[in-house]
Amino acid sequence: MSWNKPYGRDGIVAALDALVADGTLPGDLSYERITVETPREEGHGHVAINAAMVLAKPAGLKPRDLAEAIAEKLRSDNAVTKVEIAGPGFINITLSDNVWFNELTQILQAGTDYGSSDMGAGEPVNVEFVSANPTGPMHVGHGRGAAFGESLSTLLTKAGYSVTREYWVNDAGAQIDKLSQSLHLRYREALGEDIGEMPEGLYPGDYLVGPAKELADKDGDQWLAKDESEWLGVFRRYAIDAMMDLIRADLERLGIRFDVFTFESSMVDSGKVQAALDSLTDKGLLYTGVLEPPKGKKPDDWEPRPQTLFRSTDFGDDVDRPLIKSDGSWTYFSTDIAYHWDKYQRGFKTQINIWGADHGGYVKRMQAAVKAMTTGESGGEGDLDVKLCQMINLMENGEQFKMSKRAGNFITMADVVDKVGKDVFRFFMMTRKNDAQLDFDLQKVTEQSRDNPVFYVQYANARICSVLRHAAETFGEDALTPEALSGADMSRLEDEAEKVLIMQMANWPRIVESAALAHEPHRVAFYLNDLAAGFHGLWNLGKDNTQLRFIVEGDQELTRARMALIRGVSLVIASGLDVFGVTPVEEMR
RNA sequence: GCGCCCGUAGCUCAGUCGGAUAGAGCACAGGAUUCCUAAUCCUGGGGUCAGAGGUUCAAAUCCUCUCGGGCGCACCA
Repeated sequence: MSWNKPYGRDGIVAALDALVADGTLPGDLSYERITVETPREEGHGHVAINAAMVLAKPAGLKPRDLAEAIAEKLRSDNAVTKVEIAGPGFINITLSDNVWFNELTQILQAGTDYGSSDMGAGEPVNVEFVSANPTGPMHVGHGRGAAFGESLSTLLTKAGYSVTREYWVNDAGAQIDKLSQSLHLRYREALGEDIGEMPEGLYPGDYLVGPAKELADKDGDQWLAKDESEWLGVFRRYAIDAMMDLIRADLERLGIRFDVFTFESSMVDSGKVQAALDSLTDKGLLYTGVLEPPKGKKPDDWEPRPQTLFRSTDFGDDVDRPLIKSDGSWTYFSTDIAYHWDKYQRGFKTQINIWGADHGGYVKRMQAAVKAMTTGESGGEGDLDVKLCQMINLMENGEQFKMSKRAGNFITMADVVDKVGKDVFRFFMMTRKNDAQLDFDLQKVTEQSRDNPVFYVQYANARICSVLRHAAETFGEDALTPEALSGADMSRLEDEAEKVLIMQMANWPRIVESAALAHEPHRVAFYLNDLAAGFHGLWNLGKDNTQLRFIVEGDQELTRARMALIRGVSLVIASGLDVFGVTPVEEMR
């Protein structure tokens, strides 16, 4: 059993239950605010518990007295070597070395599954991300959302949730008409016409040239003389297919595949938008009203206008939101309500959306809509978390990279990924919190130095592989597999630095759970950086003290134990990198 | 004017569910290489956690206000 069970929350709860049983504590206490954590300070043992401070008041006891009572229960465990009461009532537990040795054995037995958790209990979670409009190739900002969404999805899977990766395709708006018109111009061009400059408002990128040629080859000039009303539908379908192919290829570059693509048009065509609005009507949440003009920034063409409004203010929004445009068609918000309602009906009570930060103003109304649609439903109230990804500053050698479509130096995500590599891109996107801006320097991210976390972590793994290759000359490769090494005598790992490294590894399952709960995959990147630092530090200890080198001449048992140690580090690194879809390298080039 | 995000060392950033003396990297000063990759490591200085109140055993973290920065603000997606 992993140390995280008996010496995590479960263990302390058992001790508290025992105190309830013998009458020391009342039975109606809430354990909710109790935390069990790894103390920062070395002198505070391996596990710190705040239970005595949290429970003292409701139990009518002094914190330190209660702490002593709890400590007494914990002392009966023979794997616990020391229990101390410290500060205002912390209980600090020190565990025996065997706990850590045993943990290393378990890491080797579990392999890259170490850290996986059943916390999510198979609960379905829908992660909707990228959802870039199908009007061109992905740009760098989309890439951040893609990397974030995919890593979060993998992380949640590791934590035991049943994740569906979903892409919402906006194929129904005015922008798609612009795209279709652009494609028609390219089509005329492909048939020999000089179209000159692409008119303002249309899409000038050359990515429509190829699809236009294909269309010209396939259909000939039959759409040339026809009226727009006749060809628009055909070109729209064709353009969307071509752009989605483009986007799928971009996603493939990042190693990302979606489980579901949902098309906005399908929401409309299937009547689900109307059904969603009907449902809101039934709940009495729609009315006709006139909105106040926005203060401070009044649009030039603003006029008081009666509109169909949704009472989103009843659910935490700032103003009620219009659902029907002046021309009678649905607003984007309407189709989005239908879409989120549809996701809920497909069984996703928990939904996560990854958006660009420029859509931040949209969060409240969407959450309000989910709340309105799902309260009182048999499946329980839906929960929508929206993670906003901040902008990326693309840089080159410390200078801001100026992009303009006109100057022709517009850089797509594909350009960047082709330049720096998928793994670097995927990992680097996780080295900042999603809501912090990210400087992405095309030079620095491929630099081989301490301040490049991608390199630093990979280098640690490469060093481990190097040592294992050397050891294989003595032991043979078969003796160095995780399975074989799990039988090593770990108690030979007597140095404090070695034990600290095991403890770092032993924290991995908790990182997975806490990062998954918080929907913050970046924590994995910082953890890996710390773990790599722990390893590099131990490596260099061997420079000062020959006895601390991993391969010790004349002591095969010790060497074996150390191979187990670094193999464990390598496995945890691999498990962590897996969250980012990054492959560990065995050699630096 | 309103809403959301942010403000932590000179710079770039972490900081777990509110926990004990707030941590890394860069930069700066010094040191380690007959040895498995020095592409690394070790030591040191450096802080009013933007500011002011509040909540409590305990606040960088939660609440209120002020200041400063970014994003958004009827029918666009």
